[in-house]
Amino acid sequence: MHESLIQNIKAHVPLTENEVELIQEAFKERKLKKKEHLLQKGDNSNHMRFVSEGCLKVYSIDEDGQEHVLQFGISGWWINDLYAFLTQTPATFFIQSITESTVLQIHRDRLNQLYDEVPMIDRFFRIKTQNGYVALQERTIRSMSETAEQRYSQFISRYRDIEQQIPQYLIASYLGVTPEHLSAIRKKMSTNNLS
Amino acid sequence: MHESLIQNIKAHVPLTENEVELIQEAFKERKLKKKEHLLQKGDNSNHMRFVSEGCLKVYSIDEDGQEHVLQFGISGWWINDLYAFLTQTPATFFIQSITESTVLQIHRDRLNQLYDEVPMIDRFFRIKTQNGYVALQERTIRSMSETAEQRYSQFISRYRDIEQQIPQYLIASYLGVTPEHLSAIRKKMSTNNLS
DNA sequence: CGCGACGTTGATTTGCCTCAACGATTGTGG
DNA sequence: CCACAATCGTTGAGGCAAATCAACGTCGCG
Repeated sequence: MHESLIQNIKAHVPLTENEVELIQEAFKERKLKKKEHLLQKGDNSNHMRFVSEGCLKVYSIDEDGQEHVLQFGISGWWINDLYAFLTQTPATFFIQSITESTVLQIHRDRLNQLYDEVPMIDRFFRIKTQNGYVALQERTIRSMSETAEQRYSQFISRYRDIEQQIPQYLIASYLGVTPEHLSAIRKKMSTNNLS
Repeated sequence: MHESLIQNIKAHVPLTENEVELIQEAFKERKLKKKEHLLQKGDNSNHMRFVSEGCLKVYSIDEDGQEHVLQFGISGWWINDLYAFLTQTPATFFIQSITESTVLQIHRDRLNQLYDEVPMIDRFFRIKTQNGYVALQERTIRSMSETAEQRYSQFISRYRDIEQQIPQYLIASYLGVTPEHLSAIRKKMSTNNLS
């Protein structure tokens, strides 16, 4: 039970049998149908969430009604509106499943207890957040220094597994371009490659 | 001694007298002249760094030789090439002082000891990194959904203290526009405001 | 079968860049 | 203490990458 979650944690910090037990009890499973919302803007985000199966997106809607994908989450990833979770303020992001999905989640109060019961959990989330932070820094630098075509190439080579599961217009949104423009990029790349 | 550092940590986690002692001994002071490099691309980054006084920038140089400012650091901020530090790989970023500065730094080995001696330090860096991650997420969303003018307005209202200390072309770089374009934005904003 | 979701194409517009030139200010060596 | 060179900000002309808008093709599904 919750095997992938335990593996995910053990990949970074050691756990005793007893701690594994505690962790497994603390996380609850939630199943989502396709296109079901896990969090809406304005909601309180009271859980840390681990994607066990399927694929979800974290996105926001700007003043003009435009959707912007901040992050995808596939199995083995953690997803949340972290700011809303940490500060207990209403969410600014939406979280929605793209395919049928299973999420394991732990309530904030339970997590705060767990930080004291299992100190390695502090360390685990420090490491996870550091890794996430670093990945986001890289994305930031790329968005400043590379063209959309370069970023798309990089995306498909790094996230081949994600690319299969999700529609192209969501990748466009994640990359910060319009679906039309991504289509043009793909056309250009394919004609270049068969030369 | 290292008063601002201790204050910075105590703002997030409790510390005993003894722990304060340990932390103060673990951090070493380093003074920098204006435009002095603290880290160069290719160096190993072996320290976590806290800005005690002054102002620095973290930046990268792309293939075309263009500089991109990833982050500023003023007193009370932590700065690093976190990826290089965590993975012990050569740095991809440069860290350079903009003004005369004082930095407090702790070596990785000493920090790893400290994580075990003072478990609250794990928690402290978890919280700090979570906050940094959240701030970077917000910047990401803004870069996708707002115009350069909106981002500049937001920057000066949030970082008024930084804006004073650093040249305009570095703010332009941070915002992802050319100095010329930022100049045009400022002109437009000033004519609009005196209407 | 028909409809909605998704991808593509092309015409036009726009936000920002590039390049080149020109003040203004600062600081530095003779 | 002045002269000159850097450094920094501004201005304007021309160009390009990507957005917008509108139309159309295709596929899967109720």
